[in-house]
Amino acid sequence: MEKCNCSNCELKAMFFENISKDDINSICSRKIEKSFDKGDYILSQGDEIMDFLYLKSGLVKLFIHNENDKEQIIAFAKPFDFLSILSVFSGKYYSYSIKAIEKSVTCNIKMEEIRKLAAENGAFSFDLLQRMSLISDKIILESLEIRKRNLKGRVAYILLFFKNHIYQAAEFELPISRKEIAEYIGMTTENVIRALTEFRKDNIIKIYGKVIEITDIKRLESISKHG
Amino acid sequence: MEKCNCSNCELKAMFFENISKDDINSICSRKIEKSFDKGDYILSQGDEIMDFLYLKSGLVKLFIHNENDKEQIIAFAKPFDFLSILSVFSGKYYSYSIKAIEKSVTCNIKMEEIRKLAAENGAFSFDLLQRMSLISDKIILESLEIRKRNLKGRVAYILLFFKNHIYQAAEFELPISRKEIAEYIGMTTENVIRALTEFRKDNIIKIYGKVIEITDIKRLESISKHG
DNA sequence: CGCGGCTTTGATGTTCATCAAGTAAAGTGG
DNA sequence: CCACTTTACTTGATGAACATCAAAGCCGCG
Repeated sequence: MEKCNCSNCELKAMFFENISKDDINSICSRKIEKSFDKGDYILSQGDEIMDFLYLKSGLVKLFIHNENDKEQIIAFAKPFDFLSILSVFSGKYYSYSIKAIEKSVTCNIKMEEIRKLAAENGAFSFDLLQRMSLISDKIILESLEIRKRNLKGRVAYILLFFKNHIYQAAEFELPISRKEIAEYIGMTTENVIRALTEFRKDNIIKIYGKVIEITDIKRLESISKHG
Repeated sequence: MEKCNCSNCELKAMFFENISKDDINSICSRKIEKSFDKGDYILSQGDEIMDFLYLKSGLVKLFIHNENDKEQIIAFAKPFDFLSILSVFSGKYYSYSIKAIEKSVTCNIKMEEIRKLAAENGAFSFDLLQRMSLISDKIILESLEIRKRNLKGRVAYILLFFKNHIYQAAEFELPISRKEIAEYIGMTTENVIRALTEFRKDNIIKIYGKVIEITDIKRLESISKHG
């Protein structure tokens, strides 16, 4: 836990436009950075909402715990995504958990500061509203996208998701386990593996442990679209 | 299409707290009400976002169209729920459609007015943020709830949803078709019917056409929880 | 080294979608 | 208001998709 050097902090450049230099400096001087290792909990379902968090670097998963010890992954977040989403401004406790799936750094700002700034500054508040809505929008539409696909379509979809939105490369090291893919797309681990194996046998992807190379993008896209 | 008499409009009482009398009156004097019959489109996916809408009376469904002519229902909205959700403040076109499933009246406010008010009034803007987030929150968590259940659990869940959140009564006329239930819970119409039939045979519900009477709430709740 | 979790494959059974066909209900035009 | 068309509802039969159970190899970690 350490204060960040904000002189080149991206918050300044891209967080919001409608905020004064003074306010930015005030926030920057009081915000705190925290580092997390792969697998660390960043926050737990039920935790009191104290800070507003965004991800400075790394990759994390947002998920909820179920009765029977199973987890449902809501979304993945990448650098500069907000981690405080859903009803963080109206609720008292987090309704979901966050875990780092790669070494990550979060930027923590006292919720009270955001709240105060928002109350004083309509434009800032409206920016916040827009960004928060966009995030929920993405999560909802994405879950509908996944839901309308069958097993192979879902696995194809998530591979393309990592290719296009996280790594921008046809070859990448899958940051999550097969089990986590399953928890995200709502299928079992075994069947995720079976789908991957089939893609491999059909020469659509190559698998080297965690590393996936998509060799036939067109066909993978077709499977994602039409099952 | 008509101006509403706002003297007793609920907008005044419950819309937001942090808004001045002048502003409320200004909005009220310019807002427009529209009436829709059962089955009418209130707006269509792709429509330009011009107004901010909330539901004054009736019941509607929010849904998206898919390639193959199928619909996925995102949520139902009841009186005083916002109909303009997701990225209505940042996007230019609606990403979903809304249809009245009962005779409904919407209240339409120029988006520009909301935007202006929000920019000027941080507290109002923050209220808006809170309410918008709460809605998305509900949609996301509800979809996770549904997703973790099997067919019978899902049907039980939606029956209890109508009982608890829409009608507050164990007997009610289902406002939606079996097909729409299917589109909401992500199963086929036939299987929704089979689940209902089975509930009827097990003396958990009674069915009189569209009218459902839940006679064994405990058992229905148990099915909703444990499949 | 050994333990626990992740991965993989296979066998089996359940759940669910699809297809088909018929009845009921609701809307439509003469 | 009736014939007509369409849409909703229902049931059954069948097969595909997927979950579950089991077992074994692999890998990382203390």
